[in-house]
Amino acid sequence: MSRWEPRARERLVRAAAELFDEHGYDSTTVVQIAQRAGLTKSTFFRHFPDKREVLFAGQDVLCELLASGIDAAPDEATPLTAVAAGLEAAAGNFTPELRAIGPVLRAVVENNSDLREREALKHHSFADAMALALRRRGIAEPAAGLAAWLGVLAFTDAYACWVDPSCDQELTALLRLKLGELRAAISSLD
Amino acid sequence: MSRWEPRARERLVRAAAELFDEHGYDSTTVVQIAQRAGLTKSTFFRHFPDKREVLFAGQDVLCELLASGIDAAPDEATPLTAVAAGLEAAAGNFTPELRAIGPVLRAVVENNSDLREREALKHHSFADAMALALRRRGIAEPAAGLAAWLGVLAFTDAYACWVDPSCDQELTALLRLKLGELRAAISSLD
DNA sequence: ATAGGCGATGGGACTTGGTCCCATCACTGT
DNA sequence: ACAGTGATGGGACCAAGTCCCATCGCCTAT
Repeated sequence: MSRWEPRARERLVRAAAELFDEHGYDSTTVVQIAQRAGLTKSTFFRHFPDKREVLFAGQDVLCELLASGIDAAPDEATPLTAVAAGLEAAAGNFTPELRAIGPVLRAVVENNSDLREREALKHHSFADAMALALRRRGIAEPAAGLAAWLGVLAFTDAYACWVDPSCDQELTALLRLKLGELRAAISSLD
Repeated sequence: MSRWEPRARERLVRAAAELFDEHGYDSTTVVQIAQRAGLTKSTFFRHFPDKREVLFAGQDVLCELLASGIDAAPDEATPLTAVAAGLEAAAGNFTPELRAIGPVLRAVVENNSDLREREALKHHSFADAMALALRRRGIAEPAAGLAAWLGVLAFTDAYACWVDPSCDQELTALLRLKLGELRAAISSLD
């Protein structure tokens, strides 16, 4: 039995990803996920607060990385420069393995409204974390919130490119590129 | 019996708002909501896709208003001017009655993570609708998406002020004000 | 080595959100 | 009076999520 083998959490994530890919998110049961991981429903909910979260596991770390990256930016950094520092810090969390399963994850999330909803909440969390860090630097609203959402837009754009197999650039380069494009687009708004 | 009385949907919304205010969202059951409205669980789910939606009923109309407002903006309008037109069009959907129960709704939503999640999804919907309408005007990405999120930020800011009893300004005025503040903040970003 | 202490797990009862299907009721036009 | 239509009631059913307790394996102190 695999009951007492280590890395239970990781086994649950892998089992969930496999089953979601095979039968879809809706047609997969938490009990099935736990069974494939050699565990039970009880243990699943001890590791994840709900079924959706198994696909977004570890994204709370991103908030901390974003904030610490902004905190660590030099004092003379402009808001957007600080945001760029936060994004760069967060980029370290994205492994090549994550890049490999990226297309599968995207397909699963895009085909389920519950998962898109959770994704939207995560984006808000990113924005909130960055805005808070920016305010710690003395940047007032609404500039802090605006810069933070610019960061989220750059991040989502860059991530979408990064997981696309036809794009082999590094994530940090993509982040800088997308943030630059957004910065350039600002002047065309009005 | 009230079984065949009209406005079943409205009765369900009122019953839900009352019960959420009295006992909280989590401690209120769909069966209880239906009972207070003189209906049953079956009928509740015939009017709303899920329990959360009873608090966001009619927000899909906002997407259409935002889009049609942007579509109706003059050809020479800049992206932000078009967004302003969309926001102004959407403002017509906010009645004084909605303003009165605003603080209650805010408290209920802020105290429940499921509801904040749904709210985040609604904001994404607003942004998507506005970005799509802006692209119809020939505005390319990422400018369209950026302008759309500026609109969402202005909208949420303005709405928060509007429902605050200590602020008696009109929503359209607040929208113009917040959008102006955001526009001014842009130059301070970098 | 033995006895406990501790954290992780299994397992089952339970509540609730949500789906499905069918019978029933009221209204409408013929 | 009659049939058709749309909204409702009601019950069976499934899966998500909560709660509680027994159990298991490991670790440590004596």
